[in-house]
Amino acid sequence: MQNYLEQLNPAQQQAVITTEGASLVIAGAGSGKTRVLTFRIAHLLMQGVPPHRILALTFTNKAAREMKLRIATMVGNDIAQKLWMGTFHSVFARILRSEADKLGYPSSFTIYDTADSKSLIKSIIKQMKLSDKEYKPGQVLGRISSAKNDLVTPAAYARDQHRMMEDQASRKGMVYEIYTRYMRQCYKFGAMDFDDLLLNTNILFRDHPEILQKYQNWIQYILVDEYQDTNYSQYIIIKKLAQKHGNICVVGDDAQSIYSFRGAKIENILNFRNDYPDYQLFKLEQNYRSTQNIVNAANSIIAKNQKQIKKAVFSEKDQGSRIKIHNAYSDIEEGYIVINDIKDKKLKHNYDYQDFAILYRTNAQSRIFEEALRKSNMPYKIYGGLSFYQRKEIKDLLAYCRVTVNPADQEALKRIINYPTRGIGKTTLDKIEAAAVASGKAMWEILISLEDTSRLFNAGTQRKLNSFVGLINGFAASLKQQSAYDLVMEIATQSGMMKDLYHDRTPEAIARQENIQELMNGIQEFSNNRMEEGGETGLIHFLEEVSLLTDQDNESDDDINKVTLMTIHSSKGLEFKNVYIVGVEEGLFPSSMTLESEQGIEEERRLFYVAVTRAEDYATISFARTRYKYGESAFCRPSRFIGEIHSDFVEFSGDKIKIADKPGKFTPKQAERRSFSNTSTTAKPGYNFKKVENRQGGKKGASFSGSAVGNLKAGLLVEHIRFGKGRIISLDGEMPNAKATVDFENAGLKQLLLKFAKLKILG
DNA sequence: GAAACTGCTCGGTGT
DNA sequence: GAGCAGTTTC
Repeated sequence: MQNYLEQLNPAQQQAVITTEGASLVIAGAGSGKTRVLTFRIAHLLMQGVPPHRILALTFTNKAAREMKLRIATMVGNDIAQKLWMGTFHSVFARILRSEADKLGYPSSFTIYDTADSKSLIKSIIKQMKLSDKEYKPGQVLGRISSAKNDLVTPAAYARDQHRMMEDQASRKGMVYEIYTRYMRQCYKFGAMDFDDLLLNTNILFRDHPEILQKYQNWIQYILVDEYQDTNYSQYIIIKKLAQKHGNICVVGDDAQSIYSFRGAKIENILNFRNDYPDYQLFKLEQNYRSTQNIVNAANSIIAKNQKQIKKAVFSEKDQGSRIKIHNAYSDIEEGYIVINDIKDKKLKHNYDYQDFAILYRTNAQSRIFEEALRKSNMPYKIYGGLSFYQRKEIKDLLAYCRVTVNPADQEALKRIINYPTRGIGKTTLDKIEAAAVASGKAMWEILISLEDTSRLFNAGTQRKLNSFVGLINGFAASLKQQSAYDLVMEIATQSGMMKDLYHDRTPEAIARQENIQELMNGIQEFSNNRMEEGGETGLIHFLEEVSLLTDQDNESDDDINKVTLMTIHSSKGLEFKNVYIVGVEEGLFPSSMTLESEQGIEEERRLFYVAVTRAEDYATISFARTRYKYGESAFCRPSRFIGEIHSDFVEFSGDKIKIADKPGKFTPKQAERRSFSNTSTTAKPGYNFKKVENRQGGKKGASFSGSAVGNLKAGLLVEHIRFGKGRIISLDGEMPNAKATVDFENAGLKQLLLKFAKLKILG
């Protein structure tokens, strides 16, 4: 390991060996960021820094695990295991467990996932007799989450004029009250949500300076990955922890900041210099991943953004070929175009399935590709969507585990108190909940004190409740004695879940049984791993790990050599030889929700940049001209981002746009109406413009295609149209809101457009 | 108490 | 189209 520095370029070397003080490493896409981080940690270790005095924070468990593995190969497993390395959430969850008493929490506190949080908020909204039409749990949770990420407590929220006004403007003036109750309830239930893990760490450090000092002294070196994606809460934690020793190294790329929706502040990286005036800056600009063409194309995209740290990313790999743009008639056709292209490339260049990734803006887009892949018998894996741990049977069994560890966990309790059915119906539950609300206790406390409080229930119900309490208490008694595996097995059988699942043999039931089996295997694996690391193997620890896991952490062996389908967000940090960026249409990508602010569009553009830079050899972009949305087909226009790539680096696919001689037409009124009704039609699968025409009472047999003409006919608008190179035509008057840009070289088409849409030539 | 049905709404990314 | 909530039916 003597010559490890020789494996680095000069910029990387400097970033590795400059260990003291504050360092900002701006790492362009594919510039060997992980390499620098791992080497830097290894370098520290080889200089004699004890591993337990290094804290390295990442955004995904996978990143942490892989880094640890690579460090282990350099310095040995024993040392690598002792590093403090993990996600923000997992590292601080661990600290919170050991300091829980300072905050009045049990150290066995439950971590609520989004579904738990929403469900709790929903019941609070109900309690407050607010309309769940106006107060949508997801939206309320979003407001609360944003407050927490900005370290705004409920009391501060009520004083925060800006937030209060925003709430009132959206007619949600009671959010602060819901927030207050939500916090109180979580506390009562011994539960923290994801944001609480960071917020409570901040509260801990703020209210207990001696504890902050303890960790400050302890942690000599801090490294933070993906710094551009830290939120305010994380930023403050890092800042405080680094105060004592001042050895902080943050690594990131402002061009890849794509998580503002969960509170990330790109300013954290842009303003690093203000916090640490003596900082040293390292720029990693050589891209080792992609062809020159891809890097140049990506640079031309990101150049459009105002907010950024200047850098010149370059590649010394092959020139490579241009980014190909496919123009699909429909979303379904887009699926086939992509899958056929995969087949071609695989044959022609001898790629494996795992060399291909299909990246999309929204999870909902996966279905079409999934179907096309299945029909072609190609192996694939999908990330995101409904994860393993969100399946009903898994959530049920885990809910039993949660109640066993922490009976105050009310969301879990409500889930299983009558599953499998044991005659504790809605009426009974409502009574218990009312009693709990009235007395300010958790439902579990009502349950265990039933006998000596009141005669709320008849003897039969009382007996059922007692037997449920007995069941849980029985599990809890085994908590200390049994391994996680044995205990969960006992829970699954004693609770009656196994019986319920195994009594029928329908394919769905069998799938559920297999899922339970997989969970059991997971517990076994967890125990084995923890044993090797010398860590804790109890049920509490398994639950903690599970609640912070993501899809990507759950990769199994049979997932190798498959085509990957995922959102662009989850592709960050990954690379593939062939990348397909699909659904690149206005309103979808960039998402229509971001169009109002320049900030929003810049972030979408960074997302597009992330997508393109995932590709090593070939990047391919596609868009569809019609797409199903809410069960109806809607017209779409190619995204502005396609036009933003410098034309030297792209190539449009061969299919020429054709039109028929005799187009039908809409009256201006119809066109207007259609453009305002979001251009949806009721046409069924296999529709084309002709069908749409027919439904609209247009001339029979009038058919045409080509996005600009089609869009014009449909009332969907085209602001300007480029003929060949440079000449641009803009619409005059009646279609002022149009935005698409389409390239045409067809003279006949030009004539038609001029006539049909009263176009005006601009340049 | 479970299955079948109806109507309603739905904006997206994820630790 | 899909998922959810509330309702009806067996």
